[in-house]
Amino acid sequence: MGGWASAERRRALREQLVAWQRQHGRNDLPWQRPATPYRVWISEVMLQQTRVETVVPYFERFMGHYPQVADLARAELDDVLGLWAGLGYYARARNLHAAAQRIQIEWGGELPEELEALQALPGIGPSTAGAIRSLGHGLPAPILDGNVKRVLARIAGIEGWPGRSPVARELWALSAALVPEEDCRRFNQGLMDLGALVCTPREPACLLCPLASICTARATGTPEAYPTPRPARQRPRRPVRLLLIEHADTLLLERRPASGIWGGLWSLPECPPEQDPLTRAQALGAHCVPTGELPQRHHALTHFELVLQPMRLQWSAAATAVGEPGRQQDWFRPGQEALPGLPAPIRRILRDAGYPIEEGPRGP
DNA sequence: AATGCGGGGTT
DNA sequence: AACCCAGCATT
Repeated sequence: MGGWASAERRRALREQLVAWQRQHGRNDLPWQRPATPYRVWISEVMLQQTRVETVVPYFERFMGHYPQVADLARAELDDVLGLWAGLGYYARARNLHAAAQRIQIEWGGELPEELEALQALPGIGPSTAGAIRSLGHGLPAPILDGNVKRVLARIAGIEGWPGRSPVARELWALSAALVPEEDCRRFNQGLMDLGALVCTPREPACLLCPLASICTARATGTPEAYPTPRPARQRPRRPVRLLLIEHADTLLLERRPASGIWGGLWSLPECPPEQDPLTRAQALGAHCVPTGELPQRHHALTHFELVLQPMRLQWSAAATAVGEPGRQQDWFRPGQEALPGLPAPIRRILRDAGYPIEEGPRGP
């Protein structure tokens, strides 16, 4: 950390950042009024790898349903997943639900203050634990999300991709060394706000930065070179055939396995590459005839790209083999009843097929 | 220590 | 098309 071990420099940085946050930071986000540990927790989990603007409407709707830990703890998992549908990373919703039940039982409905206790809960890692303790409880704790990684890497000139352990350790050490005993809530909020508003990935606004005079990356003339980007990765394409089976005004949906992509959500039945779609439909309980084409949809994930190939089929007669063991499937009426929580790309395919599916979070 | 996991916005 | 985002769990 070099010169950052100096107490003088740390103190100057804290004071300038806290003053900047008070004047220019974000102080009106939904989870900041009021900033209770519960609300901070829910927002932090929603914000994992997800942008603020995307989260805001989901957070408001979620709080309307589950204003307290106890409400979430006694909710049905399916309802929680339904409110999460469209946000992605659905394991987050399952972890949230399980953690709420543990908080209710083990902590009397109050989130613990200690980092170790917070991290013992499912879905809470080092950064979310630090955020709950500092932003929620107002106690000192370091955080290290994407914004903070960028800000600290630039200030201290830390080289290397933060996904590598030695680099991450150095960033955590710096974040911890900077944490003030007092005003930690505003200080951490300032780190995040600076990354979001000034110290942006490209074209950082160094002229507006309260830390420009002490910033290592700024002195190099190319601050945007920090942090080192992740190594280029190849992203293979994976074709996935989906069956849109219709019968009168009903549509066949299937629940996904709890683990894996779209875990626990409902979706269109998938047809394995080696299987004939009509044979697959028959195994699901429906003799079918093809009834038309639907456009392909590309769905990019971190490490591969799905090429979704929906096939539209019409139920013609009941098959002898009805259903499959270990799988849950059912007919739904898209126009007349609320559909279960569906992944965003599946909702898009249903829109392509002419069903009245809206974008974004659905109404309460 | 490295990899899998959604979805959207920006450039 | 590539990159990034208020990361965590699993191996």
